[in-house]
Amino acid sequence: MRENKKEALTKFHRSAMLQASEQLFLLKGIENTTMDDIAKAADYSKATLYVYFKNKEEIVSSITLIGMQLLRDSIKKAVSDGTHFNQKYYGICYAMVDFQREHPLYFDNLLKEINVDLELEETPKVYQDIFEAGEEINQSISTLMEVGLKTGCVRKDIKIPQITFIFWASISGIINMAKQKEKYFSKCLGIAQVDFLQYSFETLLKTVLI
Amino acid sequence: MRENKKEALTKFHRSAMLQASEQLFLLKGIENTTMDDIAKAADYSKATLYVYFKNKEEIVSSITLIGMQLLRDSIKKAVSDGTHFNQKYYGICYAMVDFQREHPLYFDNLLKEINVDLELEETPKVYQDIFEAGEEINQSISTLMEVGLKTGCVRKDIKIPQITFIFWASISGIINMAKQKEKYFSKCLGIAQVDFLQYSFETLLKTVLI
Amino acid sequence: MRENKKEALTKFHRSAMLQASEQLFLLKGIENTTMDDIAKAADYSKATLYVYFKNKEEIVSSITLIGMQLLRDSIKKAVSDGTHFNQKYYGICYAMVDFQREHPLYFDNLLKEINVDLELEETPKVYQDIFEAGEEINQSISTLMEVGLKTGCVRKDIKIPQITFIFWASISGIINMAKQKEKYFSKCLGIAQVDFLQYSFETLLKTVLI
Amino acid sequence: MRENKKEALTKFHRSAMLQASEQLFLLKGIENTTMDDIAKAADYSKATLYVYFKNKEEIVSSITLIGMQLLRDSIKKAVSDGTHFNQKYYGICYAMVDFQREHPLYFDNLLKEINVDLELEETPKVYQDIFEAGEEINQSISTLMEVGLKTGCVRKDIKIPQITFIFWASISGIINMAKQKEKYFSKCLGIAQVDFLQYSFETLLKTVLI
DNA sequence: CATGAATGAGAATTCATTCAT
DNA sequence: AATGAATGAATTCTCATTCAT
Repeated sequence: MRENKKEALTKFHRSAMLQASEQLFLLKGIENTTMDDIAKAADYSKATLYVYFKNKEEIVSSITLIGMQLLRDSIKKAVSDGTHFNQKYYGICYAMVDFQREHPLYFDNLLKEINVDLELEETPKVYQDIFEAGEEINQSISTLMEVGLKTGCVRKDIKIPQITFIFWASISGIINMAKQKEKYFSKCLGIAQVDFLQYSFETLLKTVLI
Repeated sequence: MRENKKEALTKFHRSAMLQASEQLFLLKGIENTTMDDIAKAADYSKATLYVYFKNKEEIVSSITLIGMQLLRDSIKKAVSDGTHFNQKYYGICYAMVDFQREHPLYFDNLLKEINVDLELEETPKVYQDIFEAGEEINQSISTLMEVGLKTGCVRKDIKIPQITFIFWASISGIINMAKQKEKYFSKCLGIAQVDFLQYSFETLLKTVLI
Repeated sequence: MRENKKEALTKFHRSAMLQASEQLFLLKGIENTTMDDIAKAADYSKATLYVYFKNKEEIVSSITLIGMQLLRDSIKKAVSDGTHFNQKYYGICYAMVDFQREHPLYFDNLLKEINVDLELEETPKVYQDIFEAGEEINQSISTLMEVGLKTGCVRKDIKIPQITFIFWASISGIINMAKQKEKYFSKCLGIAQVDFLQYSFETLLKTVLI
Repeated sequence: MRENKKEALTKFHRSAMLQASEQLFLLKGIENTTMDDIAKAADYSKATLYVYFKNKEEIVSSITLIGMQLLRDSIKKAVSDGTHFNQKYYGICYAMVDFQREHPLYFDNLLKEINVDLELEETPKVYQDIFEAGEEINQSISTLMEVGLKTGCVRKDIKIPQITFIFWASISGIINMAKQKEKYFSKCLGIAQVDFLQYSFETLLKTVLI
């Protein structure tokens, strides 16, 4: 019981710190956010930050991990909840759209990659966890494709591993663009962001449908 | 004449500085490259850097601009050189692949967007130029699609502006992934990067082909 | 009785803390040893350290005191155990050599001096105790000289107080040098440390022998 | 000429910074003197300190080196200026006394030793220079002894290398003690510092005189 | 035009110490 | 008595930028 309480408190503090950090990172960028900023925003002393996190990098990677895991869970859920192939597919797409809206900064990280050698002993666990979450997302997309094959929705000749990456890359690329060019779309082209997204997802789907 | 000479000299110095900067940015990352590093590498005094560029940011954006213009030119060339729709399409794809290889750092910028309000008076010209180069790239892709329509290669119902962005987003997304996951591909999946790229470009093409 | 028990316990805890501290101080230096380090090594919480010691400085000075008292005792013993003047003298010398080997860090302190005004009210008792131990060491050396005078081993004209300090300064200086230059001796001069020490002590003795 | 001017200016600034540093180091100790303190005292900005010195350590070692070289020079001079063995000997002794008075902090360093492996490539030149200055001091003392041998002032059986170190250790030990115990001498023993020093040097000399 | 020199304003990180429980 | 938790106050070092020459 005691232990539980302590753990819960630790979790609470870490969570508060991470939330403040994410806000600031989003607002000013990671590099331009100082530990002082975070301390002030989270209403802890700077030294206390270092009680809960080894350094700034750990804060960044912790946020990334949480984001990845949230995304992983909602993608998993989309795949298992959707009844047909199409429903599962759009479920994934909009899980990613939602993720981008809620964690705009960390969506960008999906496009990047962790430049850490995961095989090294000293590599912190966070990075391995981030990698693992990414793997599970890939797995979910692969599963989707397998379902498509079984149900006869998709072309028999697709190469699942490749298609998985193509979809992952294209969907995230499209969502990224939709965000970056939102103003441009509405002003110059008279297209609503949501319509662009829906049209894009539909279009992308054609690459695998029979 | 005098003026020309002076201008040419200015261009020469700026160019030398930018070249050194790009090298370093690529090697150590933008944030970790100091003005001192650049000055030393370019063999000018640090203060002289400030004669030719307002600040570090202008160096970064100038490099980005140059990259964008190079990419624009090679994409334009690909579209005008290719004889058929397909050839033009793959010409664009591999122009981007080459660009990613030669300017790895600035390829990333394609995925990002300039967070600057282009309508403001004070917005430096560079940003407007970058924007314009981007527009011209879009224009080239749109032109490609129009050619496809005219030659009957592509579906009549495609929405050109949207398709333009979808291709831009997907192709760059795929190239980015191919780079990030190169090791992963060869080690875990036994796929060569080039094969993945070719397969991806082919697959993507299906979205518009009849 | 109760009181005794409590006192003994206090002594036990302080002793454990000091032992851990000395280890660490020796290993990493005083400045580089944190209270955290000590707490961990001694297996107490950091806050508990402050129950038994006012601050880090008190830990340092307590260790110094203990060292001084150990040295004092072994010097006293050497003087009373030795049967002749010479034996007493070498007894002192090697007591100091041993002390340097067992408490290398605190040997250095002998060379320094406490920069504290012992007459001030607030001066902690430790410093007075350290001073006192030093006095007793001086006393032992003076006693040695008096024995030398009585037994006719040493020149009649020596000034005991001065000689006391000269011996104290020279012996500790020589031991210090033997430590610092150990490598140098063996490598460059082909002299073993022990031989250097013995030769030095013999030489020094000539200053007072008839 | 230009070069000379620049070099001279650099020397001037470095010198000013070192002087301020030495003052502060003496007053508050090295560890307790911050770069901020030095900057303020020397009336430069903290950043400027880092223009002239790589880091704090370089400041410390530069001061040490200068001190060692000063001492080396005055010892050398004493040996060559003195006409007889005795005069040379006392010349050395009082060169060291003066040094202790003028550079009290760095006198302490004589007792310490540089814990740096001089054979390593990366070892900064300063440390090698410090070592070298020390060697030259040893050389001067050895020379003194050789003179003593030649002129028949000292015992034929002395081992010069050992005696060199014994004198170095004892003289510095005695001067150190004279400093530390100055008050004690005058108050408790009624001995003036100068008299103690003179008596000590005389006494020490007996170890080698015939 | 070119630059050597100087610096203001941080930035991350550390640590001895306090205090409520 | 013992301690987990929190932090104020430093500390070293960095770097983009300015300016007199």
